[in-house]
Amino acid sequence: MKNKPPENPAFRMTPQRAEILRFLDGNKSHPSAEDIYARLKRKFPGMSFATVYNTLQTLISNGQLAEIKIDAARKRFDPGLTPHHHLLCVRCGLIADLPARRQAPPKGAPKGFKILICNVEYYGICPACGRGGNKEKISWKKK
Amino acid sequence: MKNKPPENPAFRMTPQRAEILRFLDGNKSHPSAEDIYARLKRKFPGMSFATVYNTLQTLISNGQLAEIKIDAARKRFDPGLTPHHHLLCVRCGLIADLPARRQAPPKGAPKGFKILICNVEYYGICPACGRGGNKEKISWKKK
DNA sequence: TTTCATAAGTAGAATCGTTCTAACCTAAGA
DNA sequence: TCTTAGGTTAGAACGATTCTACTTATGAAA
Repeated sequence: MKNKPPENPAFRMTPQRAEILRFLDGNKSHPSAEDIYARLKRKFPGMSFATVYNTLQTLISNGQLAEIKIDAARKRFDPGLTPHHHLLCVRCGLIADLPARRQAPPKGAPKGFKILICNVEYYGICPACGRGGNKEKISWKKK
Repeated sequence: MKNKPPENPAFRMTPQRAEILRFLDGNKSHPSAEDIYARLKRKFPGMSFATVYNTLQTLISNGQLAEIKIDAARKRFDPGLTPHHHLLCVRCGLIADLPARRQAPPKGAPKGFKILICNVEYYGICPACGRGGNKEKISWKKK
């Protein structure tokens, strides 16, 4: 994601928003709203959670950010707008990006269904967990 | 899904569980916990929501049911255990099944990552919405 | 059949991520 | 400077899910 303001003229680049954009720029960790809030709080101790959600919502409507639904417990956000797939370790929760391969149009789709996006997720066991390195079953913070 | 008790000897087939299984058997509507609860309530007015969640959790651990994460607002459950993909209308929320096509192993996965499941979701506009038939932007009940 | 251990069910509280609301703040244009 | 509208904030509200304490049902053993 390029770290510059959206074309939308109503979008004001405030310090909080600039910092959110800076944090997301090139970030491959698929942060949750809380991750972003925790990070921003360091720089803006008085910051509100609502600002994070508002900004994320704005960025999504502007097409600058995607929400990924891999984690049922919380929303995660992905600034990587070049098409890519996700690889998820069911033991430790690691989420990695994969280069997208060309996806053939699906067979069996109803006539007239217009496909916009294709999402591919692979679930499996990462090398560390496979070796028994990660004792934790699920390391995603539940708190 | 076959409507019979799992092999797990600790699984007791109670009337509530039998009814949940019957409701899920062959159900392609990807019901949420609330959908299931609402339906079961007709037959068991005294039923608790916790029973629904407990049973669903048990069925998932037994590998009899899959949780699908297409809808960020609530969990949905899919008894169709034969591999298949999902097609989702971003306007009306319709979720349809697609026959799974053979998915080639992903390129770029870390060495030693053991793939277990591959999930493919197509997002788009269904024929009805494309024709402007569905005026509702999102018909998923938001309450 | 009675006893007993334990799985399952219930009501309702608790949790927690997310959204909403109302008040205030601030930048920018008139 | 005044006005306006978008942005921020604190905190309440919301809603899906989980947890807890308790009761009930089941099935095996005595």
